[in-house]
Amino acid sequence: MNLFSEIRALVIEALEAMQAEGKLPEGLDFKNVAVEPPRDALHGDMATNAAMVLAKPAKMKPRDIADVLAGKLAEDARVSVAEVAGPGFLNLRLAPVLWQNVIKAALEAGQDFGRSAMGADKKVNVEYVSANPTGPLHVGHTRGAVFGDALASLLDFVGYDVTREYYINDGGAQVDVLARSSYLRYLEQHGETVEFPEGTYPGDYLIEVGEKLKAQYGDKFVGQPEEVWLKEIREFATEAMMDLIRADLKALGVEMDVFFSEKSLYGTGRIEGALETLENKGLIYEGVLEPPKGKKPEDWEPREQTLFRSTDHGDDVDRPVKKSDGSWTYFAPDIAYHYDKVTRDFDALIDVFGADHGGYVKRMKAAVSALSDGQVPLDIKLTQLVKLFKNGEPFKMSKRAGTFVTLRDVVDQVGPDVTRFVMLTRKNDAPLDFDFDKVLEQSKDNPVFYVQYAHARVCSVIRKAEAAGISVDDSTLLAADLTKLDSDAEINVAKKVAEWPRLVEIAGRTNEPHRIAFYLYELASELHSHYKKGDEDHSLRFLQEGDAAASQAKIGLARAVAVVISAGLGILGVTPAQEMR
RNA sequence: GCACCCAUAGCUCAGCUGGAUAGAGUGUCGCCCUCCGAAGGCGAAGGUCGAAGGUUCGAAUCCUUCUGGGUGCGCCA
Repeated sequence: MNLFSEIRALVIEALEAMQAEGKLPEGLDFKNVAVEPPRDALHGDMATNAAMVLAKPAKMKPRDIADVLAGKLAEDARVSVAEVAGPGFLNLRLAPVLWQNVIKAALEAGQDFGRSAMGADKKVNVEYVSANPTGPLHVGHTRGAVFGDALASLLDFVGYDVTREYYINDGGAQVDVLARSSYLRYLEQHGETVEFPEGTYPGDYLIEVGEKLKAQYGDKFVGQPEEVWLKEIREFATEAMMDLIRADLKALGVEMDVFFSEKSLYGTGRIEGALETLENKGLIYEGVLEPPKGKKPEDWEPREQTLFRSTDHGDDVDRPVKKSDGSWTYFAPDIAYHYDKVTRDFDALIDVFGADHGGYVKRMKAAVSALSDGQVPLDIKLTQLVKLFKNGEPFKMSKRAGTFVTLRDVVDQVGPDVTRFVMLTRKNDAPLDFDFDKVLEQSKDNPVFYVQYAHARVCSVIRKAEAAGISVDDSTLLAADLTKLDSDAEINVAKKVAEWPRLVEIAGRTNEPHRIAFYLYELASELHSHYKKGDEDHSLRFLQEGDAAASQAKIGLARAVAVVISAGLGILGVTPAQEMR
């Protein structure tokens, strides 16, 4: 139930009635007519731009339209006041019963309040993390993981059939490096002193892999040339790394539906098939690329390569799919992978990349556009850097100094809930400061705490009510006489609750889960503010001594806030706190 | 050189398919605990929304140019 859509429907109805009465020309497009919360609450509860949007096509003055429309709307019982303001805005004040009904709807729907049918019957694929299986996840991956996961939950909440997917880059040279590094650890387990040359991974996390290799293979590979052990150890190590990554993700509360292996594309004709699809569209050719202007690579020489004509689909230059030695570039399996997603009948694709992969956005979009004949939209969300701080001091990451911060370090120190919420307190494409001390601070400038505290406060009130012998289970609250919520203060809280379904749709439409976090902060603020008003005006307190009926109505309001906070935190993957101890 | 992202209060950031007098937090200054959790609340001060043009009834938002920052740019994924 979205009150804003409901009132918008009412406005459209009134406009149509005006047309029927000849007060407005036929054939107007109402799609730009919006009903929104006004910037300033003094203007009313909702405002519509209908008169201004329609003035030009209707060849009428905005105020003339607005005056008639205001009269029509005022006839409806739901509208208590409709007045024209400014150049032609129409401000509406709604009957209190509408806000009371919002509370009722929230209590009735519980966690499902605000769910939308926006994405009904549509399948969307969200690909995120997709880190190389060569080591544990670090902080950068953490942000991508949290963002992608919250986005997936958000899309689920607005009705999409969501698939959470991880693309395992297990087909390139980096897994060979992993295998060689693991082999060194294996030799180490056999008592050899090993050195890690440039281009291998010296990380401690491979020691365990070395141990397991020894347990599995004994001394079978000792002293053997690479061709004997590379393939087996590569598979073994890759699997071990994926186990590690899966465990890391789980610690953060992220669970994927699909792990898609790049390797599975090789030797099966799937890459060839995807490229053939492009070739059939005339988008593959042999050619020579121009060198990038301005920065000239030292070793540049013109080379003929197999190219994808991505410029036909919005890219700046055509992209190579084959290296000069005839083997695939990394882009080729990426094309095949996205082709696979297209053929799995998704209505929309979303890729979450780190900002350092921003250069691949255009070519990936071009590929999907070409492969789906423009039918499947691909949205690519980039997550910016996370800057770490400790006690307000920048915290430099260095592998050599051993201060390399992994996802596990973060989760172990501050917990998954705090990690997730903080990572979502910035827009995905804005850099994020993450201060290990600040995020654990229990104060107002820590949004995690502030929102959790609001939820805990409601829980506390409910506990108090129970202790006082007042029945406050959800069905009792639902049956309470909510018309008792008639003060301005209470209606204001209800108004904020009423924004939730609309906010969810906006966030879902823009693929921006951070909006949920910001809204929850505002809602928490309303709750805290209202709570405080009870100090002065006891009639606003949730718990009304000696009056169970009044208490139940007021606690109903509090409970509605808690339900929305809980649902919102649920989307972000954060557990609501029952108490702050 | 080109492409993408960013530029909003002293600081960190929101800002809805373009809407009214641009909002939070923090910092500064002031106020509020015999009473549902003060881990909180209320108020004051603080802005030519990087600059200049353009589109529009209306621009922080869309377009162009410029300035300043970040990222990336053919046999690395």
